[in-house]
Amino acid sequence: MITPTEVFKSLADETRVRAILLIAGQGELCVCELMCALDDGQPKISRHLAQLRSNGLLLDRRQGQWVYYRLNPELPAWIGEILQVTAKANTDWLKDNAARLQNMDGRPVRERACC
Amino acid sequence: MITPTEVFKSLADETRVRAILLIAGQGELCVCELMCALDDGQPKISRHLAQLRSNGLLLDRRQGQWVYYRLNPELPAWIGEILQVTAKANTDWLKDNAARLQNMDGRPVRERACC
DNA sequence: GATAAATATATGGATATCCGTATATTCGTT
DNA sequence: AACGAATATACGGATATCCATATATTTATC
Repeated sequence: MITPTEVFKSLADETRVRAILLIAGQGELCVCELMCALDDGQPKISRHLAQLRSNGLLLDRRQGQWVYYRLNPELPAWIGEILQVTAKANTDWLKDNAARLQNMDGRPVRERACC
Repeated sequence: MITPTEVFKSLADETRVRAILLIAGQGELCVCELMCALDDGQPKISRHLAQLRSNGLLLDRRQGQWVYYRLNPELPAWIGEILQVTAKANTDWLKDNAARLQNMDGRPVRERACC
């Protein structure tokens, strides 16, 4: 059982909150997309994503050279609600990140599950 | 403007989350009630409450020898929602604290605003 | 199989956080 | 004004957190 303390510790860092809120909004993002959106270096992004994953908040999947991170669907509902509430009330705070993500070029293309 | 990062940092400690969730549930609690509910020492409780206050989440009022802490009513709504959602989904995690608070004897009596 | 791209991890150092103890402050009571 | 209760703060020390740099790993491409 993940406790409130563990959840809030996981979110208590600027890189991690912004990343997880963007991921929650987009469904899935890869490391290089987050590097662009957060305008930050690769090891830093990777390290924080690894922490969110090892804390149980995120899952990853590898597709080719890219690793995509998404919310762990087995999380208790209240955590998803918190992320939603926070994202919705802080669109302005996130708008630069969202804009950089939209404008990113060479954004990797997800494979379809099937034809 | 208080940012998500600041909010989650404020909540990223066991003493502080438990305290603020109890306060949110009860409306107002004094230091000695929280010492009892959290079963912790006075300087520790005081220090964490001071931090929540200086971060803008709590307000205090002095009444005689007691200092009561309550949620800052001017907080953006999303913060209150987060606290509510968290409290509601984690009653079990908080039940020992709530029980100790209920069973506390010599609990200070609030003055009425008027007759 | 050599190389480049995307990602992960290890390492060391700087800084922040947290705690316990001791002390200060404030208020009520005598 | 002296004293006790409730609370606040100061001070060190221990630990945790975060970062940048360097290196390892994995995959696709040639």
